[in-house]
Amino acid sequence: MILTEKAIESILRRQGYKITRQRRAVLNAIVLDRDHLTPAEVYERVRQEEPGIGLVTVYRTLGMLDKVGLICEVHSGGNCRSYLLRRPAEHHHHLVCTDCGTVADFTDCALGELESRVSRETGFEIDGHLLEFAGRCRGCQAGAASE
Amino acid sequence: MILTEKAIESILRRQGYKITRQRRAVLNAIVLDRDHLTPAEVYERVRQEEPGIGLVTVYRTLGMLDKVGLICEVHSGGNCRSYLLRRPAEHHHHLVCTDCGTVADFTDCALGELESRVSRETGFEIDGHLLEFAGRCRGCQAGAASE
DNA sequence: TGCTAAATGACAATCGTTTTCATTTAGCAG
DNA sequence: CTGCTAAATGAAAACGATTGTCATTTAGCA
Repeated sequence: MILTEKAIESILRRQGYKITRQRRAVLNAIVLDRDHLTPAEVYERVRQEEPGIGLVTVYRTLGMLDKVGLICEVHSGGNCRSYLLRRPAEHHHHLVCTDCGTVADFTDCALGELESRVSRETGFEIDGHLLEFAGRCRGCQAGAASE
Repeated sequence: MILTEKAIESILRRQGYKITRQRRAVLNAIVLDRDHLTPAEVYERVRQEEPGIGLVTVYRTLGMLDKVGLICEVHSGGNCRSYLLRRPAEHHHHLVCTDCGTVADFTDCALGELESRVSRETGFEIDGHLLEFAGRCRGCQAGAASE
């Protein structure tokens, strides 16, 4: 289920957040983009629609959207973080291309059994997990083959 | 299989790296510690043994050890990265306590089947994965219960 | 014991992110 | 529609983590 901007705005309103031009622009950038975007990339795109916006506002908005659960962070290794519209309502996972950074999603991770086993073995009370596959997308495989 | 410092040093030597007092100290800190350590934490500990060492050297040494594959990064979310001695020879995964930051390991992740399925569905050529469970360790569960 | 390439340390630069604070504005009441 | 108020914004600076530069030191070999 993909949320429309309208739906997202009503969610925010219900949580007591105000809808500003800047927030609309950030949302718009993330909704339109299929990839994950770093805060700097979001800033770049948003500036075309909303030239006066500050990078600070982008950070604040991303943080807010993450807190509300409408977008989520992707850890692409190293130190940079990116954000992605949270498409499936529940949790999902990522497949990051190590060449071009493309991110694909998948939902069904079938980790329940593993989770309970690990929990039993370690005594941890597990309440979440982060699973990311790394590899090369179709496009980059083709590109590498033709070199 | 836990590597001794001797074994590690010979691995480095074989790869053409020189063994310096500073590198020994960094290695020592990581081998002695069961937890994951941020670069700053490594620096703190190493300074006791090797007061003159620069933070820069710590970064460089950690980067080098990571490249060689003797230690590995843990992404504890947010923006900080930590390093951990790579204990099992092959890959392994982490269980990070969201309260105190304790990290436990587990090796058997049984992701092979999932990996091939996801690869088939997305066309990605998968060559690695990052799996981290988040939760609360036994100690922190007890601490929270007694409050 | 000397030589040389590699490693180090001090410093500055850089990058990403957060804080501060005065100004603006969304959303509501009247 | 107009005014009010708390929330949101933007600019600048602070901040922390990481990386680059370069002169000096040192491990490991001849």
